[in-house]
Amino acid sequence: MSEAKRRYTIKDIAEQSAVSLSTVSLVLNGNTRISAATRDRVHATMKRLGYQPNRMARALAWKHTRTLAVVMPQLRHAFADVYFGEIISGIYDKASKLGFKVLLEIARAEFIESREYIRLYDQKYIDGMLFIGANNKHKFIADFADKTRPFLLVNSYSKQHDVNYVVSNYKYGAWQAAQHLLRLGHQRVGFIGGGLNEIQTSQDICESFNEVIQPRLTVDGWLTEEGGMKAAAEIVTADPSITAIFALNDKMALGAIRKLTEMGRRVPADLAVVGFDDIPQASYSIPSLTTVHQPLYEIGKQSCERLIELIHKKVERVQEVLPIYLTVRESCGAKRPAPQAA
Amino acid sequence: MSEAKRRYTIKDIAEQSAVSLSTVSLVLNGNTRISAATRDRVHATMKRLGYQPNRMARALAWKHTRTLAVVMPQLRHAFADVYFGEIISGIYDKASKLGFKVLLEIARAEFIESREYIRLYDQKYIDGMLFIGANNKHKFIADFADKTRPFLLVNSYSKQHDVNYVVSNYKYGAWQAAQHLLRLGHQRVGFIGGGLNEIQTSQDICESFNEVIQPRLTVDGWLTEEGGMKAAAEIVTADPSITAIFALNDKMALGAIRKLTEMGRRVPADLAVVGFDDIPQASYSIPSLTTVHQPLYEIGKQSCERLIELIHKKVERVQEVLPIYLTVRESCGAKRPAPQAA
DNA sequence: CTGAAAGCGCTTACAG
DNA sequence: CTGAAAGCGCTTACAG
Repeated sequence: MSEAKRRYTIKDIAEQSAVSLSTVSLVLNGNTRISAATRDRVHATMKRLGYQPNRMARALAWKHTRTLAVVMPQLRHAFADVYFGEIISGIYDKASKLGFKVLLEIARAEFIESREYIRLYDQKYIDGMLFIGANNKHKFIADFADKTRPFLLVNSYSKQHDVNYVVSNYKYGAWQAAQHLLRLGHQRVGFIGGGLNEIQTSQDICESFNEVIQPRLTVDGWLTEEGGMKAAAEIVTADPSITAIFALNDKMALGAIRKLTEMGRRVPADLAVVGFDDIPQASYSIPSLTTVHQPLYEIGKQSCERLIELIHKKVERVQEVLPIYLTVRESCGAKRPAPQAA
Repeated sequence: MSEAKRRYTIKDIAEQSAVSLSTVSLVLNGNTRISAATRDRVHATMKRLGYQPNRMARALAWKHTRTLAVVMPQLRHAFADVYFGEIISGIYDKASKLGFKVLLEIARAEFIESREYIRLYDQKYIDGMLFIGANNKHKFIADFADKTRPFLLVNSYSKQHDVNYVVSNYKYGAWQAAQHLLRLGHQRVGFIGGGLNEIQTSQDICESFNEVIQPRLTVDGWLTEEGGMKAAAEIVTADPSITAIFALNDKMALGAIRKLTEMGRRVPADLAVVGFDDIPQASYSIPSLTTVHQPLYEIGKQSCERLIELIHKKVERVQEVLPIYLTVRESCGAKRPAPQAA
C-alpha cells in the first residue's frame, strides 16, 4: 500500500464519480443504457486516475480471456523462415484489431506429452489455438477432431483428422506452375521435393504437378537451400536432357539456381527453374525467380479471423482454401524468345 | 450446464474428497502442512476428474499472472532472422521451465502510441517484459528507466536511458576480430557497417574495431546480404589495395563474399572477409565464414531468467554482459600460409 | 436510467 | 493438521 503504489479499481472510480460499481462496469463495457452525462463523468474520472481494468478479473467474470495461442512446430531455426514471420504478422495484426492477445507456444515434446495444448483451454488461459506448420507426425491434432475447442490449422490441413483449417490452394498453384512450364515447351523436367512423406501440402503439390507433367526425376531437397543445390546437381547429372527444374519451395529453387550457375549452366537459357512460395529473395535473385505466390500475411489474418468466429460460435467449422497464383519472372525463360518445341 | 460440459472447480474436488476448499487449495499449492493422506486423496480425485485450476482465478488472487511479454521491433520480415528465432527459443524454454507463459507483441506504432506497453502491466496481464532489438529510435524505453516495472532489453542496451539489459560483449568481439586480422598482416581493411546511427551495439563494434585498425573505408551495407554485396563492390573499386573486409553482421559478410566471388576475387586468397554473429549459414558457405559467435539462445535464456528475478525482486537491476568469441574458419585465410607483410 | 447483490474460481490470513 | 470467511476486481441478472 505504501511502497507498491496501489492501482485503482472499479471501486475507486465509482466513489470518485459518485455512482455505483455496476454503473462503472456498465460504462466500461460500453453499455448504452447509461446516460451520456454519467457516462462522460465516469470516463473523465477513469482518465484522470489513469484507470486500467484488471484483465484477469474480467476474464474470470467473463469466462473467456481474449487471448489465443499460436503454436509453432519444433523446428531448429523455425523462426528463421519468412514463412512463419509473415503468417504470425498477419495473425498478430488481426488479433490486435479484434482485441485479442497472442500467446506464443512451441510444440516441443513436453508441450505435447503433458497435453499442455489441452490444459491451456482447461485452465481458461486461452480461448482458441492456431497451429502453424502441421505435418503427419503431429498426432495430437486428433484431439481437436471433436471440435470441442476452437482450433485451426494455418496453411496446412489433415486428411487423417477432421480439424478446421485455412490453407492456400497448393494444388492449383502447382497446376499453374506445371502448365506454365508445359506451355513453354518443357517436357523433360526434374522435380525437387521436400517433406513428401510428412507434409500434406507437399504431397498435394507433387500430385498436382504430376498430373500435368510427369517428372523424369524426383529428388529430395529437404526444403533447404543447400538441399536444393545438391538436388539440382544430382538431377542435371543424372539426366542431362532435362530442360527445366521445379522446386517445391523457393529456398530449394534458389539453391538450384545457385548450383546450376556454379556448374556453368545458364538459367533460364539452358534450364528453366520455377519455385513455390514467393519469398522476398525470389524477386531480387539473379535471375529473379518465377514462383507461385502465397499470400502468407493474408493467410495469417484469415486464420485468426476464422478462429475468432469459431470462438464466438459464429461458425461451426472452417475449411477455407485461399487463392494462389503464379508470378512469372525471369528464371522460367518466359520472357526470352519462345523455345523450340522439344 | 447441459451442453457446455461444465469444468470442475476446486469446490467439486473439495466435495468429492470430503475436505474443505482451503485444503484443496493448499494441496494445489504444494503446502506441506497438509497430511500426506489427505494430500494423496485430493490428488487422486483431481486426477480422476481431470481437474485443472483456473489460471485467471489464481492470477486474480495471486496478483500476478506468470506470463511475460516479449516484444519484437516492427521490422518487415523480422522473424525471418535467425537472430530473433534463436533468442525467442531461449526465452521460451527458460520461461516454460520456470512456469511462465510468453505473450508475443510487435512494437508497431499503435503499440507505442496507445502505451500498450504500460497497459499490459497495469491491466495485470503480464508480470514483466522483454524487448528484443531496441535502437535509439525507441524512445518509449525511457518509460522504464524508473525501474518500477520489470523490464529488460535483450542483447542491446541504451546509453540514453537507464534500463536493465543482458547483452553480449560486442566490443570485445569486434576487438578480437580486428586483432585477428591484424595478426594476419592486414593493415588496409574495408568496413561494412549498418545501423551505425541507430543501434548502440553497432556503434560499439565500430568503435572497438577502429581502436585496433583504422579502416580505409566504411560503407553502409544496411545489414542485408544485398547491401553487403553493394558495399563490397564499392570498397574494392574505391580502393583496390584493400586486403580485408570486416562486416558488422554475417548477412553482409556473406553478401560480400558472394559479390567478390562474382567479381573474380578469391576469398580468402585475394581478400579476407570476417563477419559477426555466426548465423548457421556462416559455417556452410563457401568459403566458410570466420565470424564472431553470439550465443543467441543463451542470451534468450539469461534474459528470461534475469527478468524473472526482477519480477520476484531477487535483484533490483541487471546489467549483464555475456562473453563472445571469434570463430576462425576459412574466409579470413588464417589457415593458408602466412601472408606477406604489407 | 441506476444500484444492491450474487457470482466468477481461486488464495490467504486467522482460528481452532 | 484442517476449516470458515474475507478478499482478489470485475460482470450480470434482477429490481426498482
